[in-house]
Amino acid sequence: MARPREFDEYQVIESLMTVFWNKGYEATTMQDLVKASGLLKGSLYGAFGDKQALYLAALKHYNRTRIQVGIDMLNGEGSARQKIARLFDSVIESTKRGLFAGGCLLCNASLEKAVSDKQVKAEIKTTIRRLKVAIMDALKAGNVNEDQAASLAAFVVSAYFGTRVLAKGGAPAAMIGDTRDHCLQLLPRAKA
Amino acid sequence: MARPREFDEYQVIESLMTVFWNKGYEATTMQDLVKASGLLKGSLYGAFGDKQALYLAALKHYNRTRIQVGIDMLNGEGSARQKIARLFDSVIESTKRGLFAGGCLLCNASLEKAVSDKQVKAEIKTTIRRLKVAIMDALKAGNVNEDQAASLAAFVVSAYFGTRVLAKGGAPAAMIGDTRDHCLQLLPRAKA
DNA sequence: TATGATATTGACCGTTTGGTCAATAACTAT
DNA sequence: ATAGTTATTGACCAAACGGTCAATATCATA
Repeated sequence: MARPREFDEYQVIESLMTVFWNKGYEATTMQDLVKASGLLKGSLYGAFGDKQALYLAALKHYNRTRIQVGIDMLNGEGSARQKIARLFDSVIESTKRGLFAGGCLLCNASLEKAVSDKQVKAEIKTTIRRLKVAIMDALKAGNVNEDQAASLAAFVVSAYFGTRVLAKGGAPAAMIGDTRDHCLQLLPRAKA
Repeated sequence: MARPREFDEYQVIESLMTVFWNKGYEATTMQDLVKASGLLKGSLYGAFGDKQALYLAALKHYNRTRIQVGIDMLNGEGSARQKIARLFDSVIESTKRGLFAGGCLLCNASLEKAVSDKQVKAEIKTTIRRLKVAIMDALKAGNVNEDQAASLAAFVVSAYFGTRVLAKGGAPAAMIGDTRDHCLQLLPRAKA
């Protein structure tokens, strides 16, 4: 009944996300998004909405893919210690490989857009909670009780986000390793 | 031999800093800075340089005042435990009081400008190091040896920065308290 | 009081910004 | 084949952007 879209939505939103991830919301221009996506301005507006909507879509995509990788890791095999260790190791990895300077779009959004955009803020809060719950569940699978798991998870998320800031701030990579090691000290050594 | 400045430099740079702190680098316009400082564009350019230079000056001012408050705290009286606890409490405080949504200009700069501006990156790295050293010294004043103090300090800085991200991302305030409590668990209970 | 030097002022500039829209194209269902 | 619907296109726009500059004002010194 109508003309079909000529672009692959996943591929387009992936390219939009990459630009916002690299440059942030404000520094990104519609020109940047046009060039990266291969679509023209009119199509972007028609398909997604204005710049804010594009950003929100990009952030949601980031959470559903990149953050999800971490959550899947936490839901996967191994003890909570091992899985959380891997979480920090992935930061060290991406920093060494220079991937977006070790940046995290979720953290970037927290500092740049959480205040000015309510929908972005809601998405951030939801995702932080999802991440925290995944860590909680991993801990509870061991011998950690509900309350302990909750407060430990909050602590781990803080330390984790902190390493993303340090990484992008150019702090020595050893600081991330140190952070990981001390975090693990607080986690039960037993199975789980 | 020349016409003297009519403005108080400290006061002007304080107002510039406030704008960048609130809105970030990119979202801040020269208009914003003109309005906040009371100076005209020409004067700002004459006295400080372009927008990047204004931002760098604002960041340095932030570090020499706001961050310095934390460092003074760490160099002051009390055990390392007490002083580090106060550091986290100050985050909780400013979050409750809605002060810039609990934001930290140093963290903001790390995520927004560290990659694109070498001078900003250098200032950030120096300041992170100063903060880390202050924590190290506080620990070493106790019975903590050099190596332990170094890695513990890295860990504390990570957790601290993490709480700044969580605070601005709208996470529940309890997560900051949880983070503080678990951090303190790793610090020696003895004097220092 | 004249001179040299810097500060202040506000008009001004080219460029870029996010966003719009009428024309056209491509499809489906009748 | 035609009508109805949506996608694509690129020209277009007012506003805002960062930055400049010649004119003027204000000081210290000689």
